[in-house]
Amino acid sequence: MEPRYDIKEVEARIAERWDEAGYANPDICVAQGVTAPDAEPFAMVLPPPNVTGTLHMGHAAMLAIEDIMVRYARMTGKRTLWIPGTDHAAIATQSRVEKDIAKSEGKNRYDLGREELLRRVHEFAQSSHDTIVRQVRRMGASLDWSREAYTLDETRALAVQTAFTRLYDMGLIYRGNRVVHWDPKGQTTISDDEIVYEERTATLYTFRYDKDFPIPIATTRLETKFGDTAVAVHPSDARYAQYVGKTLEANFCGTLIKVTVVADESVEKDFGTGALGVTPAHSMVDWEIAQRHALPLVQVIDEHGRMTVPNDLVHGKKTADARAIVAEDLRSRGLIEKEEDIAQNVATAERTGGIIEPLPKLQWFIAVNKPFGAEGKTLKERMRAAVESSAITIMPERFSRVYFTWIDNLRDWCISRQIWFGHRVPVWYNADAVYVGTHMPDGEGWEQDPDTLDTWFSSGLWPFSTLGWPDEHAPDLARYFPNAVMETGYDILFFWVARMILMSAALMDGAIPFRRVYLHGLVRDDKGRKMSKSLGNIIDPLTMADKYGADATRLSLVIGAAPGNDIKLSEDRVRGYRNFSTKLWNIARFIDMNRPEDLTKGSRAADADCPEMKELVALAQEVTAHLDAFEFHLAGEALYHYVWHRLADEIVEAQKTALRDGAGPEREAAYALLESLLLASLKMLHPFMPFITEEIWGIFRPGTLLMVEAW
RNA sequence: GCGUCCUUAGCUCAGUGGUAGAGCGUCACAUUGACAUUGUGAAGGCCGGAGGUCCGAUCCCUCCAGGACGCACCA
Repeated sequence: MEPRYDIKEVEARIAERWDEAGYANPDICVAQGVTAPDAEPFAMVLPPPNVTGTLHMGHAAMLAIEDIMVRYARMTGKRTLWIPGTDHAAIATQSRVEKDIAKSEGKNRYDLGREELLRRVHEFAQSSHDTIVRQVRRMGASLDWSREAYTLDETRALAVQTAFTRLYDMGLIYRGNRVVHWDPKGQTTISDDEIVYEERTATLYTFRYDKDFPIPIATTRLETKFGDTAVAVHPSDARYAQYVGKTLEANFCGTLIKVTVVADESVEKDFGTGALGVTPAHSMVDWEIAQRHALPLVQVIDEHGRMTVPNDLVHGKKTADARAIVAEDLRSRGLIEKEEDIAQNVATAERTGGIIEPLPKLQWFIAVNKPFGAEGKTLKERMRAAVESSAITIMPERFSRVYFTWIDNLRDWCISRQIWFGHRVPVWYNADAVYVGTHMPDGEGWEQDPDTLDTWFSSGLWPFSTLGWPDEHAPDLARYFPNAVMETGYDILFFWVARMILMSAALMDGAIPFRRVYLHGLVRDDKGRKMSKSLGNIIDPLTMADKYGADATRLSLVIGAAPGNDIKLSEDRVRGYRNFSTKLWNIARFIDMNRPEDLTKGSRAADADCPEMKELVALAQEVTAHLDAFEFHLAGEALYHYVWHRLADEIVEAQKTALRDGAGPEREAAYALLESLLLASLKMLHPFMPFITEEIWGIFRPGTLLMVEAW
């Protein structure tokens, strides 16, 4: 054996051997007799990385944890399938490319046009995809690349169109004119979950519409008050009881408005004046109040955040400017009673940072409160039941509560987007006719809906679209659905995990998409901060892999990281596990170089009754129990401790004399013991550090592959 | 407002109903050894605070303090 472990050379060579053997593909395992044809299946999909950039430590952690599960499953004889793929990540990718183009060419998407922009985005996505795939392979992930999928490829496009059509036919997808979250910067709608709240200081104005209006109201958005159609008060509020039910007219800065006073439980008596000016067109909450009281809707702001109200003071002005103008006008006429600074959470778009403007728009939605199917249950009820009944178990268990809270607050999901990159809404219009289907209908004059679908719509289908759905006879679908495990970061529990459960409930006959959800934490820097370019604290997994090995990088992300807890990572930590690789290499080298010349490899077994072998069996039981319980950090730590501090420090030391100076049989016994302990350790370490264990295994057992040895 | 998590060695974190562990760091000694080092040993912790349950609590319960996060509200 080489005196030094050449990380890069070995990891590259071993990866090639795995590729050639093809054991990541379960069909090959069965064909080669490695896996029994009727073995219990273990299927998992890789959460598809976005084609927006490169692999980061979060991906590396995900790959490490999942590869441990997969390699362990494969070694325990299961028919193991782990499907790779990438996500087109609609808004994220398009806005990324748009930003680049704006910077380098000073053009926006309308300057380029739909076709040219899409060409550029696809080009970017392709190169990004290639990089990411290369990086995923570098980490040693034993994925079945023959089944690779992309959320925007042909098979998945058919799945998306079929899903949309079926949901529409079931009455679960509808087109409706509702107030939606509009991102003026990205010029698109976004869903509730794509909003990030930022705390800012705002001025709360207490004012009257005009001097004769009897009720003062409080607002931070004076400019929207042109669109007020009601004033809401709490039903038990005696101050305003006399006005409830009346419709009052007011002259607001020169515009005549009609407001009905309504009583609504949602109003807080103690906030402001206890009276809320209701602007149905420009506030989600107000729109809901308006629905309850059948109030009219008056839009006064457009998609670009400009005032459309026919009022000379503000018409055509941006909302912020209009606010100042209205404030000044009211102030000059003595209509403002109070101005105070308050802390306010402003809704912004996650991807573009634009401040959300609620607007009434005609959009496509998924109805979560509508009963459907034979049982007459709603999607919300089914999503809740899937976890409540323990058909799906979430680990760590505490995230179940987070999930339920989200379900309880869930509203209809707006799935249409006004961006160009993504799956086109499979709906065609022809005069008054509307056609929903997977292909354009025959006949002249049909125009497809220009909108695209929320990226999570296609991601939601992932557990079955990767298995060949909508082809109901796809062999993979029958064998591997539902998946055994869904492993992902807790930060996309709502975005993704919940949407997969939703899609499965609706489209797969109420089935669950996977039996278990395992959520890992976020990788942060050693001070607990998020890794980001601007902070300059990014630790790149590829750099770490080249410097210390993919094995060491993987260990650093697994050991000492409890499920669901964030991982604080430092280069020192990776270096520490590189030292462990070196240690393991040297244990093997020492044993190898002391093999008795006349002893053929593996020709003599260790005495199974000796204390060292019994200890090893106990360790194997402990490690197996931890792996079965998804306690990878504990299994890894136990192995680390055993190999370094028992095997190397004590057992090898104790056998040194016998190995070097002992008589023939004594030497053989010493060697046999050490080799047995080493090989067993390699086996158990393999899911954690596949490269070095495979390499050493090949030296002691040439011609065989550790990755398919029996556990 | 509702909820969750965290608080354990100098630092970063595991862990357990029976007076605590890892990595990195510190100190002493040894070693050029299978080990771009490693080994042996040491220092260092009233396991955030206060109550409670228990024979026994760092672990379970309640409260408090500090930190992080999620959700809702945000007129």
